[in-house]
Amino acid sequence: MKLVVIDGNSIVNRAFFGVRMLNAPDGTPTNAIFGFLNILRRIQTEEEPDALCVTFDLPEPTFRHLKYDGYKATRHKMPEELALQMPLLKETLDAMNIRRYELAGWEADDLLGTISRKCADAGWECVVCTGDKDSLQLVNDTVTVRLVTTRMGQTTTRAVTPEVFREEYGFDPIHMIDLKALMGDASDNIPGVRGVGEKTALALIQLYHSVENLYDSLPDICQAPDKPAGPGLVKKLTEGREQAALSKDLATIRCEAPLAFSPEENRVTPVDNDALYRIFDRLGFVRLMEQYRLTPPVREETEAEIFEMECVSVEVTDAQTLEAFQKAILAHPVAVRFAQDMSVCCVSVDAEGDGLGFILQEGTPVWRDALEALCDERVQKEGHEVKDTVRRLLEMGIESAGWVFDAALAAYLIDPTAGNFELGNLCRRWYGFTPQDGAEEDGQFSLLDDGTKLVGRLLSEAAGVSALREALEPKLEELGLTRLFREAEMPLCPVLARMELAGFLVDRTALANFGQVLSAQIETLTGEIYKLAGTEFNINSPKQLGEVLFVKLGLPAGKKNNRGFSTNAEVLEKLRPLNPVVGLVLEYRELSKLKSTYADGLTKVIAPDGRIHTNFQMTATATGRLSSTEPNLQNIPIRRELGGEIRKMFVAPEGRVLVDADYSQIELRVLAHISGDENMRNAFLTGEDVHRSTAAQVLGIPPEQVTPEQRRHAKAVNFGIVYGISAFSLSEDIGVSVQEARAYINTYMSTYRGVAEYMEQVVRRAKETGVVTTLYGRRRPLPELKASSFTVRSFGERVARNMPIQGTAADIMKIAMVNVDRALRESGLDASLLLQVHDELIVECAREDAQAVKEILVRQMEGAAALTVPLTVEAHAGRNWYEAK
DNA sequence: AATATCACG
DNA sequence: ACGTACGTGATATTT
Repeated sequence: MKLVVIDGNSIVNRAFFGVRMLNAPDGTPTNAIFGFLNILRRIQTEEEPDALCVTFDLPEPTFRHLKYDGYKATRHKMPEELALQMPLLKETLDAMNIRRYELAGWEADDLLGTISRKCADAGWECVVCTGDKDSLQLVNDTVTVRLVTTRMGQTTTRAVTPEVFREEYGFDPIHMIDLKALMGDASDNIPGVRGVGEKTALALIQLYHSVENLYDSLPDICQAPDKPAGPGLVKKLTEGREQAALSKDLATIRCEAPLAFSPEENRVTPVDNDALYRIFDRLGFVRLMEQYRLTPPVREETEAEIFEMECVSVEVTDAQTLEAFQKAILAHPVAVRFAQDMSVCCVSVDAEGDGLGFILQEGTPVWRDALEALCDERVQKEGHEVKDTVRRLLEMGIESAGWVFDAALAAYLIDPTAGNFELGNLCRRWYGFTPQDGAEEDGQFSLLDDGTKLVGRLLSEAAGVSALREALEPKLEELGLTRLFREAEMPLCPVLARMELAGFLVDRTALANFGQVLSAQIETLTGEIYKLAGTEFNINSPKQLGEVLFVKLGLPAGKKNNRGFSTNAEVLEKLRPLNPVVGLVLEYRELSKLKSTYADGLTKVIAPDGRIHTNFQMTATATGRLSSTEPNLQNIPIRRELGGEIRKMFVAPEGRVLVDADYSQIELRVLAHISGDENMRNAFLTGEDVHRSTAAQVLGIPPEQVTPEQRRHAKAVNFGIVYGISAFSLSEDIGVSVQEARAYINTYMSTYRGVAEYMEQVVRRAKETGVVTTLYGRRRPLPELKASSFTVRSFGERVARNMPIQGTAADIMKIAMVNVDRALRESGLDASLLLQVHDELIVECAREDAQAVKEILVRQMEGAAALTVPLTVEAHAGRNWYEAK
């Protein structure tokens, strides 16, 4: 029989420092609990114990901190974010039916010792799981210690048996206490013998095993043939004799704590499904729920609702049912769910109390009519990921309007950092039930055919969507997000759906040719690099490249990363003058990036219509920006000459042109507005070049005297301000000393007092409220500001300075897009939006309409927000994206 | 699955 | 003394 006892404090500490910052939906830190559970699972699979328990230290009584009570006095106080997690962890263990042991006046170590002793007495094997080497003294024939280490997020465990210990230390485990008696331990305030360190102590214990034996042999040490140290040692040992005895006593784990314990009562039993589910739900541990195969606690009310829903659902198959359907959906809001392939649609009508469901099936005579009726603007529709539904309807040739609620968007506005907005998760989080997915559950589903299963799920999901509206709309209102939701996010859905459907035409042949040219050049470069390096290797592998550059060629390694040498462009650029191969590698990198990501990558996603249809993600960023995937059209090259070639392959069809409109300096203008800084506002009001004006103001010289370098520095500072500047990074960026950078920032902040004050205020307010917000009320929770780690907290402060700026710009762009789309449609011009790249919109239109489209873009974009500085937009037309920009 | 790198605003 | 800019996504390599 085997019992595993876990050193709770030790493991939770490792987990806390080893796992990155994680938060429950309510902001409670959870990383230590998460890490602890992962280690626990690992131990369980590795050891397969018959019994399991955990020990904890009780919070230390205050006298422990008194100066003259040496023991543990120097131990650090537990960080607040960890302390917050302790009661939750204990609750979790209770729900898992794992016993906890804590005893006033006894260290966890002593409890571990006592438990291991009692196991031995009962004839059980015992495994002590800890990250603390102190416990190694407990190792014997029936007790092993499993040492847990977390390095770079990776947890490794190592079982230490007497053999392993002897192999490593050269003496028996019990003499660990003798070792500590000599060398001491600062973290436990064990003094040890003055002047004896780890090396000496190890050598002595290997020779003499115990402190007692060592002192008995002291007279002989000088004569010993291979004495471990010089003559001074005997003196040190003699003087430290009392300290050694005291230290040995302090280092000894007590195995006789008065603890009621028997291994039997800790036998592993199944977890308490409902209790554990509720805790995991609160902590946001969705994947752990699956791993522990937890099921939602049964809620009778919900079951009843779903049952009722299925009972009163009507299949819309003929004229009569269609009429009933039309009447119902015009009278009440409806929640809409489509099957993946759009062949079935379930509609849940929210008719005050009486749930009513309709099922529309492809193939029935009224299918199209029913859909058309549903998509009418007057029917108030609720959905989940509405943009995708609208796009798929458009693909079927059906225009839909009247979408008033999107559960994913609502949840995103409430907490954009939540990360997961899947319907099932939202239902669980906000409503406490999971829509039936019918696909699992002990064989019961086999009674139903696939179609019934699907319809059941869709109906259940629709009920979930409408429940989510009830839960989320009041929350949006409470947080001041209703306008943003109704006037930006919801109306944006059909706009983005049309943009995705439209797609961007690419010149397939030109792209293929470009790929060929790149291939040839890459091949040539590869050969030259091999020749200069004197060896063939994979240039794409940073590991191999580092080996070649820094070992074989002996170039000075600049920075290091986790694995070894950094070979990024910044490092290589500095090495360029030292060896011609470096320049070739840089060129190789540039070309292979262009080829793999753009030439080849884009070719793969050209649709049969010759166009690229990106996906806009509406719930991906923490600031409110959109993102673009499969492919990402928001990072098409432009900054370097060769990269620009790619943009030339994004074209308009024959007879049509692209119009590109971009906001000039929108983020700095937003900053000028939000901070109200007079100096900065004036720069924009007089229409000067901002970076030049910044340089002039900060340096106190006339704008016309600003040199290009001074302007470049000012530009970097302006960017830095928006990002939450630090002197170090600025100095890196513009290549001056940290002192010079700091001086520049100081002058900047005294020139732009309003900006400085705003930056202080925004961080202060964020610390009070725990969130930052944009001009339009979009929010981002910032639990990082409460972190004890300097790095994490500093990150939070930079985010607090940046998010309102980047987020307000994103809000303005979203409003602009809705207005541009409406204006274009109302104009009757043959023009449509194709792409948004954060501060830039691209429209495709008939060549003769270019001027009119430009005017619409400029007018709507500039008019999207009324700031105290002008918003200016530049628009150009061209046959391809490169020309239009 | 994680890391390094690099493309964009 | 700390460790360094904000927001993204794709690719290739390595674990």
